Amino acid sequence: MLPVEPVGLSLGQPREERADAARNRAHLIEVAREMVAELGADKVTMDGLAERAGLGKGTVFRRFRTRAGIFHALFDEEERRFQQRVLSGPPPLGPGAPAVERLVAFGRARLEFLVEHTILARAALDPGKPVPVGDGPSLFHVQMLLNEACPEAAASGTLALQLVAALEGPILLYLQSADAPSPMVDDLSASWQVLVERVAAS
Amino acid sequence: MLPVEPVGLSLGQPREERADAARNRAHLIEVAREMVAELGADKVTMDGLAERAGLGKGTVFRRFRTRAGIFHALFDEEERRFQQRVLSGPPPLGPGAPAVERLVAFGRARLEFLVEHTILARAALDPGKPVPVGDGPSLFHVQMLLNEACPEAAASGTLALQLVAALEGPILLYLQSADAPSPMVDDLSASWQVLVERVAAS
DNA sequence: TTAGTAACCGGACTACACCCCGCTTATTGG
DNA sequence: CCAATAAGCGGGGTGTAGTCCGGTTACTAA
Repeated sequence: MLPVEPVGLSLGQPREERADAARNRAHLIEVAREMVAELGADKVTMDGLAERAGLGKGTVFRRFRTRAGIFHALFDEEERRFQQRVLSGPPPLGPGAPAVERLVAFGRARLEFLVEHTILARAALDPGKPVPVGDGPSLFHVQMLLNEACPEAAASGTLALQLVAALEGPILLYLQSADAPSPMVDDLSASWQVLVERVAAS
Repeated sequence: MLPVEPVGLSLGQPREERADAARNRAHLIEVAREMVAELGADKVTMDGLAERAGLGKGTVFRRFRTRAGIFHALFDEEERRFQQRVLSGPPPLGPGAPAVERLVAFGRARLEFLVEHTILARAALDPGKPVPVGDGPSLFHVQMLLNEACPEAAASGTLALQLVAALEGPILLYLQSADAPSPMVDDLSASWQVLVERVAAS
């Protein structure tokens, strides 16, 4: 006999995460963060994490799918915090300033954010997969502001993608984590401003 | 007793590659190319390559350092061919056209090139390493043309880096290999043109 | 309260990247 | 042609990502 679809509280599609599973997820993320801080990201292994968390290896894989998934989860937490500043912080990063100014501010903030979390961001890169960062909030946000600043050029969506790549690419794949000192970020920030302002110039 | 430095023909620093080593390299690259074409890049393993080439595993690692190194070597051959077109092909891709036109042409050509070789390019990505592609020829070339088109903005070098990222990033990490149909390349090409022409506009 | 079920947990198992070190061979100077 | 030497070679060894499946446990409905 087919299981009767519960009529009461079917939120979303899946069943909703079980209580112990949620507890384990939180615990794993906490332990993972400790291990990254303590040993460095490249010394964090699935086995090690499982053991230190007092759980089985299978559990770790169920939660994060892949090794990169761990760092993706950690990075996501930071990303969410960043999002918050963008969506409801003070202008010009938050709403309330002209689009171009917001884009410039977003660029600088994003660069500083990425430099601060380079280790996590790069460790979250899953070779062979589409994109760990930038797919969600960043791209959406840039696209929105671009629509406002120069609707014609932004129409296809590729321009926004390229601008996000211009912003994140240098940190994510063209530079060593080590050689991203402040002056480099300042330079990147400055040329981002040039880029945005000239693109938006009618 | 210290070995006497041979005075005769010390070219470069190292001894010069031994004949058998060179032969093996060529053979390995050939076999690797076959295997990629036949099985797909993700099915190519170090052991498998060694066995099929009739060589020891250690040899393969000596030649390519890492798994990504194999694909890097394969990609490099294509890259060199591309380089040739840029350096000595007909304008506007080759020399003989104004800088901005060359940049636009370079963008389209580079995009088509990357789409054609996405599999190799992405497989050559070595997680944790600075940059597999774009470090050499592309960056240098864009920097050069940018110096010509707008010296002030190009001075710091970061703008060129960001433009290269804008060009290669979407293919290399923001898009699935599959979802890069012709229209997407056309769109990317078009927004690249917008990007370059507006940045270069005084 | 209780039976049923789906999700969860654990740890043994596989496959593969990469290391290591003793053996082999190309090269060169006599 | 021969000895000496440094580079190249091979394949067994290790650690880790990811899979599988039998046993367990939290939820649901009656």
